[in-house]
Amino acid sequence: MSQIKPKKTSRIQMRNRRLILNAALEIFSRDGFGGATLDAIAANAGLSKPNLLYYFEGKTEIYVTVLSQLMETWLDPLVELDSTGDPVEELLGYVRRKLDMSIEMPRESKLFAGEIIQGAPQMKPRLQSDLKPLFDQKCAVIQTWIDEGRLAPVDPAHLLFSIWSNTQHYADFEAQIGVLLDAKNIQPRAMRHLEQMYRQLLTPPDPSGVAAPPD
Amino acid sequence: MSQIKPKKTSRIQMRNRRLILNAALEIFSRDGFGGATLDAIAANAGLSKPNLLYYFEGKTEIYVTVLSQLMETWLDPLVELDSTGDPVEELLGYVRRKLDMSIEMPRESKLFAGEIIQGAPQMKPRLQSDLKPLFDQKCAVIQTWIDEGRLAPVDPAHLLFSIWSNTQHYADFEAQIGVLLDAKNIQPRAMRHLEQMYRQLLTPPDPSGVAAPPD
DNA sequence: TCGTGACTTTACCAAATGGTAAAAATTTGA
DNA sequence: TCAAATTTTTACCATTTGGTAAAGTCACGA
Repeated sequence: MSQIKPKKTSRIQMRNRRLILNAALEIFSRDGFGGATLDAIAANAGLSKPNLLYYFEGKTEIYVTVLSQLMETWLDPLVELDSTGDPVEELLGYVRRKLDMSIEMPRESKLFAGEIIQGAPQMKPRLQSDLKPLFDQKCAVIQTWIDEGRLAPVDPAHLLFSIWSNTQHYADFEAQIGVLLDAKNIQPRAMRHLEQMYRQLLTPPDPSGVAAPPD
Repeated sequence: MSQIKPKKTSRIQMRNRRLILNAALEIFSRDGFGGATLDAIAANAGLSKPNLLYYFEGKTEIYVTVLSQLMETWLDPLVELDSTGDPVEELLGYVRRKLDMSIEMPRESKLFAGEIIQGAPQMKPRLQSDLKPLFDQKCAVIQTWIDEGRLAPVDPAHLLFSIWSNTQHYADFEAQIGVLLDAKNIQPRAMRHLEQMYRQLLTPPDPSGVAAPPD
């Protein structure tokens, strides 16, 4: 009965893996998968190339590992969408979390966008297994809210697409935005715009009896 | 007085340049700049690699040429935004043109997105010289409409960002959308959703005297 | 403190890739 | 029709790149 080696990961291993994955995020998001080189990643991590390959099987494994870890974080704001909360506020909260995350983690957003743009050659299985069920579930929640009259009738799927694109745009296209706007206070204005847009879109038509709050 | 040779471009030259640029669009948008190879472009164009390099100085020149030609087409829908038309309908028309273009030209959208994501290393000058003035001008038009009370008060810049991201998303993230939605009639539903969203956002609050149309 | 296993470096390599030189083939204009 | 110009092919090359073998160095538990 040969036991599977537990082989606890050493401190060095932990540190170097993290160094490598962080460097890989930097390089892959900046240069794309094809444009990135192991030498660049190694240099950025402060390790030698053969040392990288002591920890990972190859370029593709590094790339997939970064993307896989990222996926969890990336889906988190949507996971938090609470079916028991107030529909409009829940969705606006989701927009806010998504925008915050995009602006605080532009590299992650760019890496993910790059992978999808090129047809998701590595992540398609995970989109199926991780994103799809979550997406369907949350679409159902939104549809329920609509059916209950607590949310304006919108297409749930396209609403989510719209939230994704609007928020991630501030990370993915920051080079373009930088050319077009000089202001540094982009985030609050972006958030104000998104809140205005989605509040109007999502607030259900006053069903009847409820009086408008006095001015 | 040595005259500069006019040297009209031959028919062969026209044909092969077009073949190359079309192949380059295909390959660059699929694999990114770094991932694309001259061999792949040559094969896709049906030419030999040295033959490519007879028509273009190198990989970068091909890439820049494709992007530059694309830029014109890409800005066209915005150019058509007519300051003398009805504000809401003009902007909805812009959304429609942008969505049509994204869905009909996904390769162009992806190529452009990829370049911007990676910091616009080649196109930053053209963003400054071509996009920026147009952007500023159209923002001013939108602001004028708002000042005249013919458009709801929105942030013009972020409105345009929003239109760009929403429409281009259907091209750039089509791999993801393909996983999440099976329906083939994506475009009409997308357009319906965008029309609903932007019509509500942009329609100005009834200033007062104007009666609602009779039911 | 010492041996063993974990980690790192040095020295490579084969394939891929961007690019070139020059000969060969083809087109064109007089 | 034929020479000049244009276009295409063949045969290369230097560099880069992902990856490996194997010799060293280091850390840690007994």
